[in-house]
Amino acid sequence: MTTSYRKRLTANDTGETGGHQAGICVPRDDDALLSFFPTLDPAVFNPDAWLLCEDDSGVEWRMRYIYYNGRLHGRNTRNEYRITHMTKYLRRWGAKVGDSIVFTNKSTPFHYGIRLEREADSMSAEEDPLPGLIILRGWKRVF
DNA sequence: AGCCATGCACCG
DNA sequence: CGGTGCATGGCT
Repeated sequence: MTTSYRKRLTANDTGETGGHQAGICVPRDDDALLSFFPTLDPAVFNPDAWLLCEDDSGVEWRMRYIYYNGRLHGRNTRNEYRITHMTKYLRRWGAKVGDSIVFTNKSTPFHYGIRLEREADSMSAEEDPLPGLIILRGWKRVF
């Protein structure tokens, strides 16, 4: 039983805006999506976990899944999940704005399959057969 | 909520 | 010293 989630890449995600690639944002208001990724303890300040993501060519990339939660600890205003360490992978596959990165969970915890969907391909899957399954702007579950 | 941006540390 | 990522602030 596998599940996949897709995130459409923005200019900031690909580094085109000149940002230092702090990572893509993971919406925190979707329980299914949060349980899809490892649990990060809110009681811990800025907890993180390493994801082992295997791409289509069998190469495994380590990505950092982190919960910036300083707001919960009175340290700052942050309260959001992020996935960082994607720059090498994105460059390897020449990711562009509009392309999507797809995470598919494996049977082993912390292990995921990743795939880059070109804009043209993801477009066809853009019309959703089941309304209500769209997760916010960037993220969406795929079947 | 989500995307854009940056000062600094670290490391090759 | 340039690239990368951390942690955070800012803007919409």
